[in-house]
Amino acid sequence: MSVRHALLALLSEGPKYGLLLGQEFEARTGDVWPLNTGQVYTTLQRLERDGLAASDDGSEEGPQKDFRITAAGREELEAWLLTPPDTSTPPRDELVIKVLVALRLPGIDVVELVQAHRRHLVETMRYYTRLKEDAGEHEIGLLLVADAELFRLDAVIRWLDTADARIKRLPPLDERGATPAWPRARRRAGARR
Amino acid sequence: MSVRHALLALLSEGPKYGLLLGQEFEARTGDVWPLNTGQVYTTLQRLERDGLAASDDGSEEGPQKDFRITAAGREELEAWLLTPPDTSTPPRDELVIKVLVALRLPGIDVVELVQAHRRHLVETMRYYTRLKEDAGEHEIGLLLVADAELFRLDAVIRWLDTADARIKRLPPLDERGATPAWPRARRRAGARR
DNA sequence: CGACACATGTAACACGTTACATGATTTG
DNA sequence: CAAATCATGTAACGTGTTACATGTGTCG
Repeated sequence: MSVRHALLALLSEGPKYGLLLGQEFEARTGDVWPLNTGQVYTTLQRLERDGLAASDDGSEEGPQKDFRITAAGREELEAWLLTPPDTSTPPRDELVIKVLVALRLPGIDVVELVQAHRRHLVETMRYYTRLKEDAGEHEIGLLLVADAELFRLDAVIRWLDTADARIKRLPPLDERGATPAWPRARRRAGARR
Repeated sequence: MSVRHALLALLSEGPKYGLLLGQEFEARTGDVWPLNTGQVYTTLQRLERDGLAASDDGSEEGPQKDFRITAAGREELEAWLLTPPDTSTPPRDELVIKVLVALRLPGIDVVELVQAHRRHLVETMRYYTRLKEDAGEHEIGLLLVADAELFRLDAVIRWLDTADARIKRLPPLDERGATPAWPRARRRAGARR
């Protein structure tokens, strides 16, 4: 739902057409988050369908088809801004899944796997650090996005380190049970708030 | 692609059927990452279509339809384990987008918005801390997943704090230009490796 | 005119979610 | 037998990606 509302926000500054919206979206993140053009148009269609935006049906004034935000769109935008992102079911993290999987797979050196991934993360952090250094102080969007990515990567590295420590404290795989007995007591307590 | 490979990994321990796969997936994450059953079946169909898994066409032995991993499936699984998650285009972070959007929207108190989101994150961290306390030392999957979520949330909070600092150093919105001149120099340098 | 960039779209696909429909097996 | 549970699926939808098709305007 991020793109949808981001486009709505851009429209709240005034009428704009598809390509321009896509370019502005990317410009504000310093091109760190590319956005393919096709999605802009389908998203605009949905915004119009849902009554959050309206179009000029651009026949006059060239090929451009301007969209503008509606009153309902402004309401939706404000509500979205204040609603915290859903934390009730956190996103499945691919790297975490890899480590969990590797833990139970015979013939896999989990510690080496963890270190390989760690090296890649450190390398990626270097890239964003350089990106920040090259950025001007005024490119606030790029700075914030690069910050966010750096913090995120740093958190993943920290997790890898604590996972590494936990794993080393673990008994070898064959003592943990190659054919495991699964806990039959399901937790599944429903939403937590 | 996480679910796909996670199911493949579960199958690598021996033939299993759909519902069981879903239950095992959830059990290993301490039910923090629920997985709807429908997706298990569609994913299994795709795995079979792609030659990574094969089914018994379960007519005998009850309604269960066991799937097993193929040789190609094992290769795919191992390659996936060693490949670091794609960092070339980091995921668009909804909260970051909200702050970026709020920065340019007149009539929005960005600092208050940041604090509201921050409070929600702190609250969510408490939940996962409690979850870890209640977990046994042997529930390694739950511990690792909760760790990952705690590190992730902590990183988001740190980002909010530095964003807050950056924002307070910023001139007010009207001096930043309500109708902005967009940097025409596109970065778009292509893949970075 | 012809080439190029600008601009709008559509098609096909992957993955994820919710909700519903349908059998088979157990057990009260 | 009837009801509950186990098990397999399908339908519809939202979002995202890649790739392609099409029109329009400008400029050498």
